[in-house]
Amino acid sequence: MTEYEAFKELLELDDQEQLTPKQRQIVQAAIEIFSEKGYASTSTSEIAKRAGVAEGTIFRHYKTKKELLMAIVSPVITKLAVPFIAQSFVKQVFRDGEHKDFEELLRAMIVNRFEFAKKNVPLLKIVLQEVAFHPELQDRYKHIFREEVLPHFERFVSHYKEQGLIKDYPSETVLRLVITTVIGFLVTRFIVMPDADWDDEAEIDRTIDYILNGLQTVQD
Amino acid sequence: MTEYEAFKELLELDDQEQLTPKQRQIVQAAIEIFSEKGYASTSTSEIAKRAGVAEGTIFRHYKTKKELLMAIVSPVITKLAVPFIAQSFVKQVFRDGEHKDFEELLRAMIVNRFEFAKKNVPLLKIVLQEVAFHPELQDRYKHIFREEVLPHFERFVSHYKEQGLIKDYPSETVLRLVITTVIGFLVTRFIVMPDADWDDEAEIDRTIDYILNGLQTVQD
DNA sequence: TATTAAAGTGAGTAATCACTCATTTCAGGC
DNA sequence: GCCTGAAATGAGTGATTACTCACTTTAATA
Repeated sequence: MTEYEAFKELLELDDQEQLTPKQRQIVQAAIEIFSEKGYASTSTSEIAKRAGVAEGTIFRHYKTKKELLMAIVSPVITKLAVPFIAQSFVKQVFRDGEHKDFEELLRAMIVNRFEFAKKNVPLLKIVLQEVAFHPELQDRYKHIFREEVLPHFERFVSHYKEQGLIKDYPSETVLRLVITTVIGFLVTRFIVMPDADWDDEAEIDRTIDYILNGLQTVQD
Repeated sequence: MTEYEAFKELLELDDQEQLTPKQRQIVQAAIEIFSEKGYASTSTSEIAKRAGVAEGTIFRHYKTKKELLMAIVSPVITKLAVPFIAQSFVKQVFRDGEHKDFEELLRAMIVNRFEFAKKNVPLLKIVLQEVAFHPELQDRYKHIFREEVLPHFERFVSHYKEQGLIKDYPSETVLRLVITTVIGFLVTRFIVMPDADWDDEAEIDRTIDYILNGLQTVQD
């Protein structure tokens, strides 16, 4: 699967809203080069060259270089929070009035995000770099986080707290610990040390165990 | 404390190896702007302007813009791993042939790195951004990690494993879990959400607890 | 006070940048 | 084969880039 195919899948593009072939090549090349050397030090001429396209063609489809970046990066932001937003996911946990246990929820989330990361390494690299410098992106993240992720997560956490499955920490703290552990794992796995020989199944299991034990109420 | 003063402290500059006043202003301005908008999209003319210095002065002290970056970033890399390398720290743990317990070691490390991060936010932002694009920096990290950090950590881990204090995971996994949790905390605290109202003491305590429980062998 | 080397200057340079636009190519309907 | 609008082109534009260099200022010492 090429970068563009992953990107297309991300966009959920059907055959009606397809990009031009040349546009496809532009997005493909831009993703590659942005993730290799960063947005700021990538020139539009280089993108055009790698895409096999005239430089003018880029600006026929995207008014500015930044608009091209945003076209690439925007859909990723939405999809990052999806497992928390998606009705199917929430229902899966609260189905039939019964709750799955914490471990099952955690495993579903980690496996889901693992596959997502695996398919979108270059896109995630770009997002990770560029969020730091574009306040619009930061605002979108904060909005999605506050409006979509936090409220759902609160529900989970307070429920599992009542069940005595997790410690009585503030929900923000629980969320921070879980998310940094998961993101830390994915970043180590796919960005910091992608070439180490990973036993993915075992590492996922250990990461889940670590989080579960870490949050567990201690028996005296 | 200004950025430069933190940087000077980092360099352990004594009065003999001081930079010229203008050079000081250049480094100071560069740290500020690099961390605000990134190395690639910072121009030397802008650095000169903020430093209150002619553009030529920058190139009298640093052959290239990249050399200026490296002069700023290099010492940070070394200092990041210091708690693992420093003889005093190692001795502190293995003093008198007796080992401190895991919690004490962990707390010492976290508090130490917390204070370091607090003092060096802009520098850490620059490093975090630029490691991704400069293989020399990556190589230096990998070298320090493999030669200095890992061997010492192995000693700690195998000792605490024998004591039954931590799970029988591969040392790399234990290291990954501990480090990503700590880095995740610091990044959240100082970079992602620096303006939230943090109860630092409580969060440090909870983070330590989380790691300890997470790695603890489970009692059946 | 004269000498000297280092520090500092800023106008100048070639290269590269994102972006424009007049022109050409392409593809589908008649 | 002709028409038409969209897609694609690439030479051209002014602005900005990192870096140079001939020159001036500074400060310490002889």
